[in-house]
This record gives sequence, C-alpha cells and structure tokens, in this order.
Amino acid sequence: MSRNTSAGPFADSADGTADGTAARRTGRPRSRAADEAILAATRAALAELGFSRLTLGDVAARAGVAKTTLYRRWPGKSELVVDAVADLFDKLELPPGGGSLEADIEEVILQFAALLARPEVRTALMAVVAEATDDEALRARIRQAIVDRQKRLVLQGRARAQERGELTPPADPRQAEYEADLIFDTLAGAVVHRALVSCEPVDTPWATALATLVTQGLRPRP
Amino acid sequence: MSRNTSAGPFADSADGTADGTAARRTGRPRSRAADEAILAATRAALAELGFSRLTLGDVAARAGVAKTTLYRRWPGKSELVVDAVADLFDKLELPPGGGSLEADIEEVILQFAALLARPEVRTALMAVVAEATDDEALRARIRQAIVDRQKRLVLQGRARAQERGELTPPADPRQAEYEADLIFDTLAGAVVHRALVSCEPVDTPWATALATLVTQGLRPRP
Amino acid sequence: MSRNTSAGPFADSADGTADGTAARRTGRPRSRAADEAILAATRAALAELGFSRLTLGDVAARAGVAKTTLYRRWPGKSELVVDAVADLFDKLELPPGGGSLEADIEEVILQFAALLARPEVRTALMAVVAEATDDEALRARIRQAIVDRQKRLVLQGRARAQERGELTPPADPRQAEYEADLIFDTLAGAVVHRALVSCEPVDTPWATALATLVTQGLRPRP
Amino acid sequence: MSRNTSAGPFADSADGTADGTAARRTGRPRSRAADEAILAATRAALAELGFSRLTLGDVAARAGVAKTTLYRRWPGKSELVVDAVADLFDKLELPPGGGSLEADIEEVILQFAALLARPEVRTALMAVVAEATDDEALRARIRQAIVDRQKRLVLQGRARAQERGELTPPADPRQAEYEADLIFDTLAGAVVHRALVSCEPVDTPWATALATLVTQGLRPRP
DNA sequence: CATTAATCGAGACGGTACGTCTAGTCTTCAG
DNA sequence: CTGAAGACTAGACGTACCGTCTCGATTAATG
Repeated sequence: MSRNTSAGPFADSADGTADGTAARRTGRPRSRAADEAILAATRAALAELGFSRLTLGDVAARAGVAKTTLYRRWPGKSELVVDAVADLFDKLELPPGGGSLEADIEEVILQFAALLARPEVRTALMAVVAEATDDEALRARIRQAIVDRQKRLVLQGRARAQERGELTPPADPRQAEYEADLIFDTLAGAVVHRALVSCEPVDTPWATALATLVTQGLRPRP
Repeated sequence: MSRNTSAGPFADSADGTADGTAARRTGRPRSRAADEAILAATRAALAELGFSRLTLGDVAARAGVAKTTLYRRWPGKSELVVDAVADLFDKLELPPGGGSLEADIEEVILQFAALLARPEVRTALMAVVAEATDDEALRARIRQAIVDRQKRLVLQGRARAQERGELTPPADPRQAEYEADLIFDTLAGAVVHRALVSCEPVDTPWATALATLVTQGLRPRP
Repeated sequence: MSRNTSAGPFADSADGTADGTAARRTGRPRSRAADEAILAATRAALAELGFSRLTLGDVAARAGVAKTTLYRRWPGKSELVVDAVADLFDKLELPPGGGSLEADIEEVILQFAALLARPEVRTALMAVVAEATDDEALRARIRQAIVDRQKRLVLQGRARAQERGELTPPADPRQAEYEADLIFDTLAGAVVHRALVSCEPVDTPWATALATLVTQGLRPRP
Repeated sequence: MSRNTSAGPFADSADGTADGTAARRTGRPRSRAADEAILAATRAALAELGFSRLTLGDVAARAGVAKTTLYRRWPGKSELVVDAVADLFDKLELPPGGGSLEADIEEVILQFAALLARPEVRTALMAVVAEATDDEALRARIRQAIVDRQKRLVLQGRARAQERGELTPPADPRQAEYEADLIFDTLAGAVVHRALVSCEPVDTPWATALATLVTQGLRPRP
C-alpha cells in the first residue's frame, strides 16, 4: 500500500513552492485536462448511479482516462467524490443587499437546500461523511473542501449583523467562535436532516421558520 | 430476484405466536437464537471494522451461521445494520422528574450524544442514511426503526411543556406537527453535525447552549 | 497468498480417500462439467493465441465460467496448461504388431512428432518447461502429467526388445534405468529440438535416421 | 507501432564504422556504456528473478537508464534476453589437443551443460524458444545469436574426425549437412532435456555414455 | 561558436491482465 | 423446511507492466 496521500490533485500540479519560483522537477507533467474530465465524469456518475454504485473504473471510462491516471491523483473513491463536489460549495454567497440577519440566514438556508437538491450532492454528502467516521485524513479533506466553505458564510453573516447593530460584539473572541460553531452546526445540521433524513422539502416557509428560531434564540431577552 | 422484503426478522417468525391461531407451517422452524447471534455479530463487526468494511460473510462467520440463513432473514447489509442498531434507540427516555422544557431538551441531547459515541452507531447511522437516498424501502425501515423512536421524545417533551404551562397549546394541530418537525430536525441535525462533521464533543455546556437557543427560539417575544 | 496447491482438479474430486469409502464432506460439490469445459477452452485458446497471449480471464469466458471457479481449481496459468495438454499424451502407444526395436522407436518418434505438430502442444510444451525452471511443484506436475507418460513407452520398448532377443537383459537394474533415461532424453530431446528449435520437419526419413542412430548406439560392437 | 526491429543494439551504432562510408547522422550519439550496462543488468535480473518475473522497467532501473533508452534499442523482452545471453555462447570451443571424436563430443556436452547450469541461461533459453514459436523474427535472432554458435562445433568436430580418419567423407554434401543436423539436434536436445526436463545432472559419466551412443551410431557396422 | 538534431533522465499516459474479494444464489447432505 | 457448508456467476477492486508520449537537459558533429 503506497497510496497517494496528497491533499488533492491541485496540490501537486500547483507546482509552485512557497517561493513561487515553480521549479518543476522532471518528467512529463500531469494533464490538467484529465483532472477536469475526471471530476466532471465523477459528478455525472454520482448523479446517475449514486455513490455506492459508482465505480472508479466507470469514472475512468467516462472521462476517457486510464484507471491508473485516476489512482495516481486520488487515493480512493471518497476523496475523489469530495473533490468532485467541492467546487459547487464555492458558489454559496450571502445575499448582496443590506438585508437583516434573519433574511441573510434564510437565504443561506435556501442556497444550501438548492445544493442538496442536486442529485450528485445529495448522494455524495452523507456517504463521504459516513466513510470519514474512521478516517482522519478524509475528514480533514472534507473539512477543507466543503465544511469550511459553508462556515465562511456564518462568520460573514455574524460580522454583517454586528455592523448593522443587530448583534453586540462578543466580549470574548473564544466565546464568539463557540457561538458561531453552534449556529453553524444547527443550521447545517437542520437542513441536512430535513432534506436527507426526514425527506421533507426545504422550502421558503420552513427556511423562514428556522431562521426565526435561530435569530430569536440568539438574542436573549432581558 | 426473489429478495426477502419483509420488515424484519421477527415479522416472519412472529406469525403464529401472538394469537396462536395461525397454524405454523411445516418443516423445521427458524432458530430464534440465530437472530440474536447475527445482530450481536453485526454490532461487533460494525464497531471493529466500520460499515463499509463490514461484509455479510464475516457477520455470518462471527455468528456461527451460514450465509444462507442471513439472506433468508434480511435483504441486504443496510437492512441488517438498521435492525442491529435499532434497539439501542429504544432506550432513549425523557428524564423522569418534573424538570423544565429546557432541562428535558438538554437531557435528550446528551442521551443522543451518548448513543453517537458508540462506535457501531457512529459508523452505521450516516452510512444507512446515505444508502437510503435512493431506496424508499430502506428509508421506511430507518424511519420506523430509528427516526420515529427519537421523534417520540420531541412529542412527549412538547406535551409535558404544555402541562407545565411553559408553552401554549397550538391553535392548529397541523401547525403543531410542523413545529415539532422543525424542532426535531434542528436538534437531531445539530447533534449529528456537531458529532460527525465538526467532530467536536457534545458535552453538557454545548447541550445547554443548544437547549437554550431552541427554547428561546420557541417562545416569540412580545 | 493462499494458493491452491493441490495436485490437480481430479485430485479433489476423486473424493475417495484411501479406504475407498468416499466420505464427501459437506457443501455443494464441484462441477465436473466445469472441469472439462475449462480444459477444452484452454486448449482452444492455446491453439488460437499461444501460451503467452493466453489469459485466464479469456479461458473463463470461453468456458462460460467465472474466474474464481478457475482459480479455485488451479493455482495459475502454467498448471492449467499442463493439465489441459496432459491427456493428449495418454494416447501415445507402441505399434501393436511384433516389429523390431528400430521400428518401434521410429513409430514413437513419429507419434511424438504428430503431437508436437498440434499448435496447442507446440506452444505449451516449451513454455511450461521454461516456467518450471524455478518452480519445483510445477516440475513435479509436468513430470507426472507429461514426462512419465512418454517415458512409459521407452520402458515398454526395452522390454519388448528383450523378449525378441534384440537386447540382452541388463546385469544391473540400476544400470538398466540409467540407460533407459539416456535413451529417453536422447529421443525426446532430439525430437523437440528438431521441431521447435531447428524448426525442421520430423518426417519419416529423419525418424528412421534417428532410430538407426540410437539402435546402433545401443548394441556395442565386439 | 513503430517498433525497432533492428537485429541488435550494435546493428545501428555499427553503421559507418565497418566501411567508413556511411556518414553518421547528426545529433547526440547513443551511449555504448548504456548497452553493456543494460545487458549486464538483464543477466543479473534473469538470474535473480527468472525470465517471466523479469520486467523491462526493473532492468532499466538496475542499469541506471530510462525505459525509453531500452526500447530505442530492443523491440521487447525476448530480444533483449537473447542478446544478453548470446555472448556466453561465444565461449564454446572444441578441446585444443588432438583427441578423438568421442572425446570431442564429450567435451562439447560438458561445456554446454556448464552453460545450462548458469541460472540466467537456464531460465532464458527455454523461455525465448517458447516465445519464438510464433515469431519468425525472434526465431531468426535466436538462430543467429545462439543456435549457430553451437552448431559450429558440430561442423568443426566432423571436419576434425575426417582429418583423423575416424569418419569417411560423405559422398553427398547434402547428406553431410543432413547428418550434421541430426547429430546437432540429438546432442543439444538430449542435454537440454536431461538438464531441464528430467532435471538430472549432466556429469562426466552421462556425457561419456551419450558420446559413446552417438559415436557408435555414426559408424554403421559392416 | 552557435546551431541543430538525436540522445538522455524522468515520469505521466492509455491499456490490459492480474489475482482477490464480496455479493447474492444454488446445490448438496443432515436434522 | 431449516440449517451448515461451500461451490457458483458476476463484477469491482487496486496493482503491475506494457509500450508510448512528453517534457527539459545533454551532447556531439555540422555550419
């Protein structure tokens, strides 16, 4: 077992060390085109077959690539799938206008729900989390590729709310992070549970209700 | 494809015992001992190997049972695993004494967290939910064996809180169910997300914070 | 590596222990039909592709059998090929009539040459011998399945010649075996070398010449 | 398929040296040192791993050379191996002194046996012959590099024996060649069969016996 | 001396076969 | 009919080599 344990396909091909001189070693460089073809094929196969019926041989065939090329870049199915859905999470954004905290939360919920409505995300998300329960490396990859990109929104929303004066700045920065984590787990967990466990629609009324619940919970009454 | 699609192992063997009228069919009866041995072996294998490395052949060998016996009772790995962890969810209970709504919620959170700390539950829960994303029969089995047993607590808690006068009875019964679903998805989702995605401890301070958040969110300020 | 190291497919299925009671253990018995289908498919593939282009996957497909069935019976390609060509060597026989030693030898040479003219034997024989150079188990299998069946003819021919008075019985039985080995290596080696290395035809004139050479060499002049 | 089908590594680089007319083309010339390193690495790998476990990648690594360099010079494994063992066959010589025909034959047998005792020759010889069964180009290479160098001794021995008066000059030159072929196939075949199939030692007593057999067979009694 | 063109190392590439593993079914005999 | 045992078909697994290719870097003879 001399598995590839790199952080991802782009970690290698970034080929620029810290100093930016980008001293490529020797040999034929890896094909950038192959990376994109593989990730696209993975998303297509996920949507069509679901995570557990997806095979790396099939992905390779769809991408017009040899299996070895795939294994050279990713250690296994879970890591590949994480990277394949990762960039979809880049598109999550707070609403542009100067709304309220509650409106921001509602918007984020709906955006996340829209993502979970995509079949490739739906089938991939729980599966990779399940695989990660006893695989720290995979857990780190998920955190970096998916979780942190969601969490960013919570932090931005908090900052905006403070600017607007809706929330008071926290006394202790550690307390602030603790609270942000709570909000994040609550919002993300609730949406995922509603969508994938309860299998009920995450629509505007439900999003409003959840946003209200959390917003009111945040502001302790006197 | 002549898969066994029964709801569980006892669905078959229960017939003829409860009311005594149903004449038992001919031939050798199924061994009750085998059922428990298989479920126990499944839990052990889950804890040791994790869901994805668990194989039915291995379970059969651990239980001292032939693979045939296993497939006669369960259609596949996911269904077996659901049944194996199901009865652990029976033990969830509201605290006996006459506490507050907030205390009840906190206690439920901690009980659920204790369950998620068991390795067999940790690895099984997300995995079977993931498998169920495109398998309605499995989803139904999960709901009956796991989800409903958790949800029951939310409904009991709501009833208690009304008795105590902490919450007003809902005007519309549909509204009540809608709210209960929201609370359930929020609590369960937050705990799971905290434990399995964020990988942070679900301890008493965090449980208190979440209970507070939800309790305050429930009681709209004037 | 827990490879099957049995002496052959029939060693198992003979399923009669030394006492002849044939106490078959349990479980589904191996299919006899599969054995024959696999060996026939192997011969066909050998003739068509040659030893080095033959793959076990292809043999399994031709035989209408899963790869595992094949690997359950034979440890590898070489052993399978040995068994596949072995029974062709059973058909070697001395000529029936009461000819001379020289005529017997010539006949044997031509029969062996006819065997070597078959493409499956042609491609298999050298290949398995080559593979056997550092594999004692394979060497033993070849000896039992192929070499001993050829050698038998030499011993029979020697016995006949003594009956006819063409050769004198050897004083020392060890000397007799030594001589038989020499004759065998000489005849078999010469035919193989002519056919596969020199690539010249092993026809009647050549067989006569070799038979004469050996017969004269055997009877030292006074 | 633009395979290199040249007769050998020196066939290319030799051009322009023998007669000096052929102007070497421009560009960097091939490294002579690489040739020898590759052949030596091949012999080492053969002795260590055997023909079938030898890989060109491994040979390249042992020789400190890129795979490309190897494929530029040889079309494949078999051709490389033939060349690697070829020069060992150059060392075969008739004994210097004026012995007898029988003594010459015995000496040749023992020299050939000594060669076959080397593990790299042992594993390579049968393997390349097996590969050559349906590859005319490889067969030609083997004939030129190995077979003809052995056959030369038979022709020299025949000539010597005639000079000594042990054998009469053949009436027909075609008959002479035919007889030489027979002797060659018999001697070479017997030694190879003894060493690689029967796996018995080719020692002086056996060599004497074979030499006697052939010598007596050659001189028909009155 | 600069140009030029084939060489060199390194290593990624598309393929193919490997031998193993698991899924789920089927076939035997024993109770 | 159930049970253990184990052979069966089917197909994915991850690895190993194959022979080719694309790089940047050498290295002579030629211009």
